[in-house]
Amino acid sequence: MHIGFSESDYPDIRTLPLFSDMSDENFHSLMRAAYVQNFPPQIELITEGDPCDFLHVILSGSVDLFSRWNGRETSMATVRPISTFILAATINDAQYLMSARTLEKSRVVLVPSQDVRTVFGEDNNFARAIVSELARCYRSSIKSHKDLKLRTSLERLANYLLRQQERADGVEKFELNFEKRRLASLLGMTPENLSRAFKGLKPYGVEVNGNFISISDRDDLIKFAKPHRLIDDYST
Amino acid sequence: MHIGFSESDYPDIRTLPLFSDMSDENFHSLMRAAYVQNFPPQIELITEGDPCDFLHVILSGSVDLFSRWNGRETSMATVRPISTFILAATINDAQYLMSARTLEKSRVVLVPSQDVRTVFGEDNNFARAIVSELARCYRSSIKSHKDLKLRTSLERLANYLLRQQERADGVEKFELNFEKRRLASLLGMTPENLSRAFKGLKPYGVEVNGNFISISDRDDLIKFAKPHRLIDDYST
DNA sequence: CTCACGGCTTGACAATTATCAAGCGCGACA
DNA sequence: TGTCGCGCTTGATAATTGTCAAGCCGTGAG
Repeated sequence: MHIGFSESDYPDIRTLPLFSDMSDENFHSLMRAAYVQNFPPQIELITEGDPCDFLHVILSGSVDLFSRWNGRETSMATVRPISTFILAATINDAQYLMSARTLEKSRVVLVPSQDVRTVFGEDNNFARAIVSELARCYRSSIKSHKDLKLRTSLERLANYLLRQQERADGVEKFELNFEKRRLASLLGMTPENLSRAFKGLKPYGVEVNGNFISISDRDDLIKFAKPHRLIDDYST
Repeated sequence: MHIGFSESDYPDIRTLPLFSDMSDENFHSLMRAAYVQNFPPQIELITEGDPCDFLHVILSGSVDLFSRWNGRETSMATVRPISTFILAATINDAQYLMSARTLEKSRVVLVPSQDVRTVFGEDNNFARAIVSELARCYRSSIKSHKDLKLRTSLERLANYLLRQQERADGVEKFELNFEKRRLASLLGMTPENLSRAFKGLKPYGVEVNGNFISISDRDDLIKFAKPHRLIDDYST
């Protein structure tokens, strides 16, 4: 599983907004202590409640952030390249609030939290970048919270499909990139309910074929879903 | 409504974690452009979607953060002294994701966002403090999200009551500090449902009398509510 | 090629939650 | 001190969502 660090990863990591503006010296200081691992699918990378030892940066693949309580489990978010996760715990030197597992084969950089905090104190550009990234994560969380509280499950699914279609450059037919049961959990419903929700969107031109979705009339679906930039636009 | 800035507010603000470590010069530079206002209850201080002109710091009273979509409205969080709100929008120079209204008579500091961003770039201690505050806000949002997705409304109410009792120093009888309809919205349910939820907690020793709650057997309620530090402990 | 497995779907039913309408209770106010 | 208004409560009912059980279907192993 462990592949170690390779110089070839440097450019990828260096161009991340989080690391792009910091000094060479500090960057290399961070990277010296960091390492890169390749993980197979379905590996639990971190467990909520554990102390936070590493900042994680995902280079390829995808990671599911999820939580458990009282025997129940729910997906909180999906992390895709290239971004970090568990930044807030690193900064606050606190426990993880969420667990993380790979959804597919994934390449992840692990930077020791202590080093992140040290360099954070010394490199203003790095500090600024961390703040931007944190603010972005926070705002994403708020958006997702609004989605959950203000919308029915059918509306959440409709807006999710519209967002995914956009990620797929707006083509009519695109693929869901993970299991439906995880999608159900992400959207805050049961798999059975998701199955019925897909049927409920049929009148708005949504066709499901295995993991492939096609949206015949995007405008029609939009009229139902009413996407809003303060909920569905994750770029701001 | 406008009272202007008063030197007597300086100590209160200066001792905020956000401002306590920064240089005198930068602090005064921020305060020169800032001003303080007293607001009556039920005033909408900011509206989601507006550009972010001011960082808000609440000195006294309380403020409700809420959101609207498609004719629906929901409470997202309650802000109490002494803390900031809408920090992420200030830092990212972005639009507000939530609206804010006073719940009671409240005293609020308004610091121009541009100044916050400027000083943020110049004062490392201020930058560090902002990061801590942001991380705290982010983690609160995650906790609240977990609360909503992992618990039934009855469980959310039970845990909310336990947290409030703790805020009231653990006394058996304490007062809800805002309207039940707002509490219902905060917990993600209707007022009718909240009313029934209170009855549902009667077997666990919860008595309601107007705005006063008494919990006769805290252990019994805890056994039902199963509070967890990764959801209910807002201090980490 | 066949079988077994796992995930998805479907149906029947139960629990939860929302909606609508009516009534209650309490404080504000004249 | 009566009355008005507002928020809370209650009941009846509907909509939504979850649970359980069974069957379907594609994939991969043998």
